[in-house]
Amino acid sequence: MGHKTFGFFRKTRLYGSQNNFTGSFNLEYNVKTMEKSWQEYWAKKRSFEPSEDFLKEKKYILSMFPFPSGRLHMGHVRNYTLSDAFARYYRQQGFNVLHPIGFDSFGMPAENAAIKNGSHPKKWTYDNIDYMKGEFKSLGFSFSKERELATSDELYTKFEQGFIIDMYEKGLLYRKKGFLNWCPSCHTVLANEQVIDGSCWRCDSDVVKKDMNQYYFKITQYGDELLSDLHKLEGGWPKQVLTMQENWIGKSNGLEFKLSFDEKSQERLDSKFEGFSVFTTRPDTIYGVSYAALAPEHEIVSYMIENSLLDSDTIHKIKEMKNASSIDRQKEKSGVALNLHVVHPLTKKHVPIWVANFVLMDYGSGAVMAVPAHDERDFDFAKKYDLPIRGVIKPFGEEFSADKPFTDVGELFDSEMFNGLNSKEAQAKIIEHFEDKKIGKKTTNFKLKDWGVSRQRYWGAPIPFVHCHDCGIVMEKKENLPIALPEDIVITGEGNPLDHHPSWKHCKCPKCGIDALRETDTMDTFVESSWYFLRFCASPKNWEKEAFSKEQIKYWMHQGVDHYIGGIEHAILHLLYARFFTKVFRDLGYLEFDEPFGRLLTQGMVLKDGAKMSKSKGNTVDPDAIIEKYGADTARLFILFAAPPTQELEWNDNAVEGAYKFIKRFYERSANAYKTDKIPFIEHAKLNKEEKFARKKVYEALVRAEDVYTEKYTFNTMIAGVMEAMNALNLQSNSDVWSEGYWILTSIMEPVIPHTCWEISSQKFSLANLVQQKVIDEVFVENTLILGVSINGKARVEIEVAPDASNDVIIAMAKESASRWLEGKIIIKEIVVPKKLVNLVVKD
RNA sequence: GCGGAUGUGGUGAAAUUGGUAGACACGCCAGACUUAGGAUCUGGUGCCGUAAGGUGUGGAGGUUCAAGUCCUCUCAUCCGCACCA
Repeated sequence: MGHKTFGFFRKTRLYGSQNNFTGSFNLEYNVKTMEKSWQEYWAKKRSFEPSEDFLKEKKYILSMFPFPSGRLHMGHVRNYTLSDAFARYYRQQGFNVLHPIGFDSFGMPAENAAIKNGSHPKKWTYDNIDYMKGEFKSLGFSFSKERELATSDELYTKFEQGFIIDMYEKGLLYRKKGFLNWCPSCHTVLANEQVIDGSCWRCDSDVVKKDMNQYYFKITQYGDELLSDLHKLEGGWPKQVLTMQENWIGKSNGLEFKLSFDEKSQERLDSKFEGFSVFTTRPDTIYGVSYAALAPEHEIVSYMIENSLLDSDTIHKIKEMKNASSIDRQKEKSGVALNLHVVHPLTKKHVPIWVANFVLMDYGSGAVMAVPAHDERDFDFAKKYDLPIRGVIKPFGEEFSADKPFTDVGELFDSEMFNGLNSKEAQAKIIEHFEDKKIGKKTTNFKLKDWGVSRQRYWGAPIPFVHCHDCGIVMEKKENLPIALPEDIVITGEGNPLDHHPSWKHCKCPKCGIDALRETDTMDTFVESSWYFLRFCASPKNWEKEAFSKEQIKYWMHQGVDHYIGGIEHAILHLLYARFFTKVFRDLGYLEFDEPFGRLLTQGMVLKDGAKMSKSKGNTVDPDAIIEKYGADTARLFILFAAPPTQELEWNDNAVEGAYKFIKRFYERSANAYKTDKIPFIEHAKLNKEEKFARKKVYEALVRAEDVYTEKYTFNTMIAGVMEAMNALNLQSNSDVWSEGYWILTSIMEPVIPHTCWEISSQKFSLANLVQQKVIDEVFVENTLILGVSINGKARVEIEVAPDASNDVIIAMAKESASRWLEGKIIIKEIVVPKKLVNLVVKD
C-alpha cells in the first residue's frame, strides 16, 4: 500500500477554496482510508512481533491490561498511546521490543451482565474482547498480536492453578476462618484493599463483617521485604506510589507484652483466660497506663457474651459497637467497663478493662494498653468515662500539663527506675527490661494483612482443591489442570453458581479416590493480574507446554519491565500483589529477581468539564467517535500534546481540532520534500540565515525527543519542538533543508502519529528514515550570539556579539546599547553570563 | 490528623535546573483571499498605559548582581491513608 496513495488531505489542499462540502467530506474519507491501509499493512507484515533473538538488546513496554468492559474509554486510549509511543520509539532505536496486550477478563461485571440481560459471562466477555481488539487496531497500537491473551482462557487458568498448588505446598496459601469483609450486594468476600471507606470498591454498598472460611495468601510473610525493596524502585517509580505502598504495609516497631488478670477476674472468666497481650509503639509511656481496652470482637468479650457473664444492657451496647459501620464507629468513641482488672506488669497496680469501639480487632492483638496522658484516643475515652489520667512524660525543660495529651517524645517522670530518661532511651531500656524478665518482647507489627483470595463467584479461576471426608483439603493433581468452569450454568445473583451446579463439584479425591467435593470458591481476579506480565514473556510456540521459561523471563524481565504504564488507582492493590508474586516465584525458583517493574509511569485521569469522564455524569467522549471524525493520529496527538502524561488531561474539542489541523499541515507541507532514500547532505556554511535556523530547529527537536523517552516523559514539549521546527522550515524554501527536515521530523513523530508518518515516509523516503537519527553538531554553531542586557537584573535591551567576543568587548557593547539607563549612574558591578546575558549593577 | 503533590496569561501548558518568564498550542482581535465559508494565509495578543515606562509566576519575608526556580513562614486546591495502639 502507500505508494499508490492519492494523498489524504489532497482535496482540501488543491480544491479547498473551491468547494467546502466535498472538500471536508473527502478529507475525512482519505484519513480513514490511509489509516486503515497502514493498519492492514502492519498486520500483514507482522510488524510488531518481538524477535526470539535474545542477543539483541530488549525493551519490555507494558500497559496495564484492560478489563473487557465493552469499549475502550479515553483513559485506555491515553494509556496505550503512551506505551505505543515508547514501543515505536525503541523499535526505531533498534531494540527488540515486547509490547504485549491482554485482557483481565475474569470478574464480576461479566456476571452482573449475565444477571441483568441473561447473557453468558463467557460470551459477553469474549464478544467484548473481540470488539476491543478492533479498537486497538483502529488506533494503530503496535501490540504483539501473537501474545494476546485473556486471563479467562483455560490455558491461563491451567498454569495459574499450578502456581496456586505450589504456593499451597509452600504454606503461602492457607485456609482459615475469619471475620471477612462481605459485600451484601455482590454476594462476595472482599479483600481489605477492596474496601474503600467502609464500602465495596466496585458497587459502593456498605461492607459488613462476616465470619467464614476463606483462603489467604501469606503476603505478610513478605511484609518486610515488600517494604525494604521499595528503595530499589526509587527513581523509577513515582514517589507518591512508593509512599502509598509504604503506608499500606504500615510497619511499626514496639513492645508486645501480656496483661494478666487479677485473681478475681480470672475466676469470673471461669479460669479460661490468664490475660491478653497488647502491643505498643510507646513503651516509654508504660507507667501512665490507667486502663486497658479490648476490641468488641475480642475473644474474651465473645466468651463473656456467650456465657452470660455480662448484663444484658452491656451486651446490647457491645453488639451495637460491633454492628456499627466502620464510618459510624469512627464518629464517637464509646465503650463499656467489663468489671475485670489486670495487673500492671511493672507497678503491680490493678488496671480496669474496658471494651472500646476504637480498638480494632484486626490490628495487633485487638487489645491495647491505654495511656490517656499521652495518646489522643485514650485521652478522649478517659475524659468521656472519667478514667484517671497519669502523666509520665513531660516536654524537655517544661512541666507536664494534664489539659491535653502530650504525644511527643520527652522526659520520663513518675516512672520508677526510668525517671529522667528521654523517650527514646526509655523505649529501648523498657523493652530490654521486659525481655530480661521474660514478660514481653520487641515486636514488629504490620498494617498489611494476609490477602484473602476466595470469592463466592462463578466467573473466576476455580481454586484447584478438593474437600475429602478422609483426607481433608487435597490439592488437585497438576496433570488434571485446568479445573475449568462448567459452561452450563445458571446465574441468578444469589449465592455461588458453582455450588448450585448439579454435578460440577462432585469428584473423586485425588489422593484416596473416594467421593469428594470440589472447592467451589474462585480466585480474586487480582491473582490473574499478578503474573500476566510474566506470561507475556513466554514464546507463543511454547504456550501449551509451559507458563514461561526461565530463560525467556531472564531476557525480557532483565531489570524488570522497562516501562510499565497505567493508572494511579493501582498504586496499592495490583502493584503490591504483583510484587508479592514476583518474590514468591523467585523463592519457588521460577525467576531470579526481586522486583517486576523497573520504571512505572502513572498517567493522570482524562477529564471533561473539570470532572473525570464517567457515564453517570454524561461527560464522556467516545474514542470511536473521535477516530471516526478525525482519525486515530489526531486522537493520539491531542492526548500526548495537551498535557504531560502524569497530569490530568482536560478534554478540549477545540484543541482536538487543532491537532487535526497540525497533522493536515504536516502532511501537506511534505510536498516540499523530495523523494530520496537517504538523508540529504547539506553544506551548512552555504545556507542563508533562515535555512540555518530551520535546520537548527529540526535538530533541536531531535535532541529534545531523546530524553523524553528516558527521563522526562514530556511528550508535549517534544511535539512543541516539532511544531517549532515546522514553523521554521516554512520560513525558507531550500528543498534540501525541507527534505532533511521531513526525514527527521517524520521519524520523531512516528511514535505519536504513526499512520501519517508512515504515509509520508513511504511516499518520500521508502520508509528508510524510520530509524534512529543522528544529531549533527554543526547546526548548533552560531555566527553571532544574542545576549540580553539587564540593569540591576531588569531586562533592557539585546546585543548581538561574535561567539568569541571577549567580556570586555561584550561589556562595552552592553554599556553603549543600554546607555540611556546608565545616565547619571555609577556602575558598581558588571556580570557576564556566557551565551546568556550581561547584568550591569548600578546606583545613583 | 499523617503522608504525597500542585499553585505561572482568558485556557492547556513551557522555562536547558539560579541567568531576557509565558516556548508550543487553544481561544480572542485585526487584516488578506473570497461564491464572507465554522476553510486557508498574514499579523497581533500577560496586565496597566496613547506612549516612555511600570508591573507580573497563590501570599509575606529572606539569600543573591540575578529567584517561577534556593531558604523561612503562610494560604489555597487536589490525591492517598486514616481511631494502626
